Amino acid sequence: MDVVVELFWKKGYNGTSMQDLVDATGLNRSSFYNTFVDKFTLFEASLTHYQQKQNQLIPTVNTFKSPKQAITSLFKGISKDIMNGDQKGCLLTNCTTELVKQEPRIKSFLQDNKNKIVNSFISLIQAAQENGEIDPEKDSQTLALYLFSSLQGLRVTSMIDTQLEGVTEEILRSI
Amino acid sequence: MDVVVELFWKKGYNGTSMQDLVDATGLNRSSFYNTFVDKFTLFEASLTHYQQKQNQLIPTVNTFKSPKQAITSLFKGISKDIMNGDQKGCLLTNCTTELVKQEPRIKSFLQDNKNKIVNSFISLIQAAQENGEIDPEKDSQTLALYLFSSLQGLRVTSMIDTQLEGVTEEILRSI
DNA sequence: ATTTATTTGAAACGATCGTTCCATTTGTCC
DNA sequence: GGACAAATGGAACGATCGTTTCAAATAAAT
Repeated sequence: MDVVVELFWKKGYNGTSMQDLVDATGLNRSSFYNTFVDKFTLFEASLTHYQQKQNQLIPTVNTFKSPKQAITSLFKGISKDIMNGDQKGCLLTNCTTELVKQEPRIKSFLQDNKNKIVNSFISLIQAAQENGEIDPEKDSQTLALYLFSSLQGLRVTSMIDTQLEGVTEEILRSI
Repeated sequence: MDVVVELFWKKGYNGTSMQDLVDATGLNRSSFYNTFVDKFTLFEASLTHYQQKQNQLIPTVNTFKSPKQAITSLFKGISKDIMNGDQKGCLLTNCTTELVKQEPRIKSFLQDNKNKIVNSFISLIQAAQENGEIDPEKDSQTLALYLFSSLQGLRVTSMIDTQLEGVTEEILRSI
């Protein structure tokens, strides 16, 4: 399954052929369809698989003593990954731009994913506001969506520029 | 040419078939290849066409009396377009995620485009720093790349969420 | 008006797309 | 060991992919 995700990640949905998938997995075509139904179903499964792995990285309120530091660590980690040569972007970001306009099911999935992440951020921000790490005057909802949008921006920009530490710091200056 | 751009914009490179292009333009296949060489060449031409139109929207130092307001206006304009239902994202952003890893020529084009935009921002920021609109202590280069990255983020996020006025204001708070 | 270029229509190219079929092999239970 | 279900290999499906070909139609030049 990981190798399938890798493939969609690198080549996109339309750019990945059934032959690619068969070759990469080593499975036979018959077994493949027996297991994964069809290409689109497999792709949705890949998105879910990726989402679960990715969302483990997003800190919850209890992970760190400092909720603000939790957010900071997340962004610094991504920034470091980018600097170290991770230029694949984000599978979900990539397929946002590729399929959102064509596939309502994908759009729903991505909106749901966005809400999940934004809600995580909101919890962290509110916790940070309660213990004085973040200005309580700020609207946590807006700030959370801002962080989400900034994350998308980082992910896309990282594919053509790996020097984003300064940008990351600038983003974190908002909280 | 505009209808071709529209098509690539909506469906991506791999998602757009030659049949789509022939149908949309009304041209015959022969005339098509006579005019545009092949699909990839046409796509590169589309990117250039789009880039030229888009970069006209980016204000230069002389456009506004206030360089800071020039940047503000650009972002507010995009924010308003998004609110009014523009959910196609940016053709260049979309093809960044689709083709950058596969096509070196596209990667070069996009890096060049990034540099152009960042340089425009640098000029505006430096002008704004000289007349006291923006804190002269800030690194104009970093700030410019931050604005570029934020633009990408807005463009991607707009495809699944149209309520981005608050986010835009948050971005502009950095300058 | 006749010759020369250029542009068009439509069919067809080989390759590949995602998917299905079926004969064969493998594994499982009585 | 024999009956039955499951998984596998590989050919083949129709459809579509990007591209080419070529004769007919049109335009330009002499």
